[in-house]
Amino acid sequence: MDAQSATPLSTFDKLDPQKRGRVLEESLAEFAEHGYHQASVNRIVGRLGIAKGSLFQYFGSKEGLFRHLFSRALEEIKTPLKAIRDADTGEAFPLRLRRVFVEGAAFARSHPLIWRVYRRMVTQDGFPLREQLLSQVRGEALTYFRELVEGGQTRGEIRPEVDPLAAAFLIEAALDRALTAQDSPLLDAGFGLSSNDESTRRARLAALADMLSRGLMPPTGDTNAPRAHD
Amino acid sequence: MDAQSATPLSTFDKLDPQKRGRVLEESLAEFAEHGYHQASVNRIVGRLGIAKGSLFQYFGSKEGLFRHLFSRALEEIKTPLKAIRDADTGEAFPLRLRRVFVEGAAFARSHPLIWRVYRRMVTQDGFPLREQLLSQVRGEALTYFRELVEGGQTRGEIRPEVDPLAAAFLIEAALDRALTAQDSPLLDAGFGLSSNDESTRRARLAALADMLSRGLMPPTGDTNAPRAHD
DNA sequence: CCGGAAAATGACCAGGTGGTCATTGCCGCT
DNA sequence: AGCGGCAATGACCACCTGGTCATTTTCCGG
Repeated sequence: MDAQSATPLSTFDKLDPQKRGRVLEESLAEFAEHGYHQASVNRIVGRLGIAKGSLFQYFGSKEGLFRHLFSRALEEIKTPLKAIRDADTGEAFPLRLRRVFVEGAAFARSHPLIWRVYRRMVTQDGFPLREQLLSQVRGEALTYFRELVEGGQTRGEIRPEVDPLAAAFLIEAALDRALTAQDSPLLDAGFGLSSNDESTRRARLAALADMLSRGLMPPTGDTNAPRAHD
Repeated sequence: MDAQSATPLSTFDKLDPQKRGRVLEESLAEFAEHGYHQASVNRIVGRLGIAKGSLFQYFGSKEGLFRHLFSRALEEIKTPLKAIRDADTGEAFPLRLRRVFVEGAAFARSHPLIWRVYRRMVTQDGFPLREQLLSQVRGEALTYFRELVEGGQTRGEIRPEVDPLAAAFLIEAALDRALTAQDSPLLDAGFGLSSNDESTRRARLAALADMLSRGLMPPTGDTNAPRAHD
């Protein structure tokens, strides 16, 4: 899982924990704000009030710094994400989907820097570890959703003709967009996910989850997909 | 609509049309490949085999070049997009949604450079005209979907309790992700949207559209949203 | 064939980048 | 008190960026 990132870091580890925390925080903030290429080591050391040489002594290179932040963030994220995943396994599918949306959104809100870096890594290139991120973290999310759907199918809560892979793809796309809209009014475009009122946000998230569960059309007995006339 | 971009461009307009086309094409390719900040004027003139000064004489600045490309692309896009929007207005909602997905994907495929720049502008910052892009182009898409849903509701093809704004948001998110996955196997993650086989892609797109229409759950007579037990 | 204007050119500029390293300063050990 | 080693420092480096402009080349009308 944690693969590499195995730089020694002897010097950095001996630092005063408070300073160490500040270094990590400010660096992460820089990457969150500017992406990878556009992030500036000069700016980081400027904010921190330390010499540039020090940062390079700690992490070897800009990429080394980023890799360190990445593995740190991965550790920090694991536990709460597993908690979301494993909670209330017995719940019916539509409620569980709602809960995942709401709690996913809360998670993104509680880790704003990590979330922003994640989004940047997914959508921009040039990030180190991007492939690993996509195949592991995002891949795990997709697998989780797929299994959720498959479980729902064995319990009769999801139509058997639904392709679990396709469903997982759709759910992930919706959740991803929802969380992104959360901290970008421009992307939210008035829908309400970037509102400051928590109950508004919850309502919108629930609405999205419910539309995925129930669909847009009125219920019909027809079990087949809509048929084209060509 | 076309707002500014009103640079004179007298010199550039007098150029041999073939050369003019090459300049626009290669520049657009650079922005598509590297985004705005990471795009390099030096690289562009290198590819083109012209002097740097020339490019600055044509467009004044890097931003001027981009603005010119942007308004060009906007013009190029208008007609085909309107064609997709206005085709077959009488069709039933689920079929129409399918069609929009399939034709939207075909459109993105037929304008790969413009599509990639669009995606970059939406997800990255630092692009000039980003706000305009989001509020106009993407806003228009959202409006279109909202009206589609509202029309479906008056015809009884969509449940009346569905919020058209939320539905538009969800549809746009799904379509956007589908088109993005189309040219990125990593984002596709094995779903099949980046397949080279057109019928496979069509099938996946239709599957997504159908899930939106019919939902994941089996049909029930219940008209209310799923109820939580807390 | 010439003259003048417009267009093409690329050396050059200031400013920023990630990265280096000789020097300095500090801190603990004997 | 003095030493030894490690950590902090910031001037410095090569490279790249967008942008400029004096100079040369091209082209066209008389």
